[in-house]
Amino acid sequence: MLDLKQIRENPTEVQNRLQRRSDVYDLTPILDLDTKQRELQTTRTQLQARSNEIGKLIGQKMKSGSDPKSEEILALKNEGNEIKAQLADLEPQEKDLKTQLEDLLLELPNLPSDSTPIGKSEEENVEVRRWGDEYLPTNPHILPHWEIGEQLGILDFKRAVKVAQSRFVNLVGVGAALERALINFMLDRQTKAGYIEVLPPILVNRQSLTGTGQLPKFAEESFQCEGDDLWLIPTAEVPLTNLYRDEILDAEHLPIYHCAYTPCFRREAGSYGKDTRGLIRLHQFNKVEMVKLVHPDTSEAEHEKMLDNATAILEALKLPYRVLELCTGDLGFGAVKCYDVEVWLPSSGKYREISSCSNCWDFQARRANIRFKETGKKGTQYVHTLNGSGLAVGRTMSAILENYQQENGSVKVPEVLQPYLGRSVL
RNA sequence: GGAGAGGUGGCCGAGUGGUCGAAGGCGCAGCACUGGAAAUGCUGUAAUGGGGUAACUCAUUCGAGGGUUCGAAUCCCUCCCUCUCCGCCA
Repeated sequence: MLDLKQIRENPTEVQNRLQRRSDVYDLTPILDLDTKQRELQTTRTQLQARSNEIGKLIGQKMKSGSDPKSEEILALKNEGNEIKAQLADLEPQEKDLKTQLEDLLLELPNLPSDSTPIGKSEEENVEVRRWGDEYLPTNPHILPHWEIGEQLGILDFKRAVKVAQSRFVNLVGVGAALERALINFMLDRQTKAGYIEVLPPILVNRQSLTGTGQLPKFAEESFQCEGDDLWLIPTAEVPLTNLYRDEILDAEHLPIYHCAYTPCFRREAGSYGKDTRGLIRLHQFNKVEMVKLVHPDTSEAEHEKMLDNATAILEALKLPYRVLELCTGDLGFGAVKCYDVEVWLPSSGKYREISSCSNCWDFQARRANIRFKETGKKGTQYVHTLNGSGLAVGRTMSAILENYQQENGSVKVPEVLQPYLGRSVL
């Protein structure tokens, strides 16, 4: 959520910065509601002040033994009743304005950072660096991962459709073990990098999804449980960031680093034609996620470090990748700045997203009310929140199945994974 | 699912209709004491929103939402959550 004060004080600047996202935003309804709300608030608080005063006066008189039926007291009570009637009219009006204002604010995305390249779509993302050309596979006949996976008997898409629906998969035998090995490998690496592991709930409530920004705008992207206000998480960013919702943290406890392995669930509404085969776009997938809550002064540096924590996994696995900085048109709803890491997928001759590392600044912290207090400083400040995949496990598996594919149709196991899997070839 | 207890400031905890934003303690900050520190003593210490250059000031907030009342942390209703016991269950 954006700072209402900032919108009020610098509306044109906010407007211009939002506009970089190649979408149209109109702040006038917000400004109008804000003005009306504050006018009402002034009137209301004046009435309330008088009402409080009357209450105190009556209290004093009763204590000093006045007759409760005396004219003086009856007159005060009368005035109190009149004020109550007026307030009964004003209060709902103001509440309504506040709700409307809040609803509009919750729909506004974050402001892109000044350094974020301006662009309309993913086409204009900027490549920051590339790594691992020497590990590009030399095998000229690489099958797509879903084909080799089915050949090896470790991926079963057909029966997953029967059991659930399309865009689900069964990992079978060594396939399941490989997924497990990858999860453990990633968690081991990230905990060594300083992230405290959490195994969080994967069903969360509405407030949590609102806190991180999936609700209210992207409700159609999540699976909701009928009969309960619980939703399947689209990413562990949601439970991890919301761990500290409505808390005032001690500045000394920052930064807080967490990582988690969770399954993630996405409805993928509106992506019907895309990536219909393979592990790339499933309704359920596994991911190891990193989340940081940091002091605003350090968030830029923490963001770079988080990106390194993500790419370190690919380097250890010797999978070629590139890093992109997302342009304003492709930037996520809550992000100020975002790096995507893309891994090489030989079967499609393309790099594909395997991690996304975002710095949200105080956008989520304001929604989720996550603040910190610095000793010696008055009041509280919002933390900055960051999140990144470390990494998407299924996509890592698909990258291994392709990049490590041998001419004889076998697949080598990356060296660092061999101790986890107990074998060197699939 | 059934029965009971409870949810108060950064934390613990008192408070059953009136000057309560809330005793006391912990923590934190400042001052005194000290060569320096510890201990001790004194003082201060909530958040959010509005108005004001500021000092300051007004309002809201005692799990959430309603109600009673001139006035609610306190009384009534609904809901949520936590704990204990029972039932069910991996």
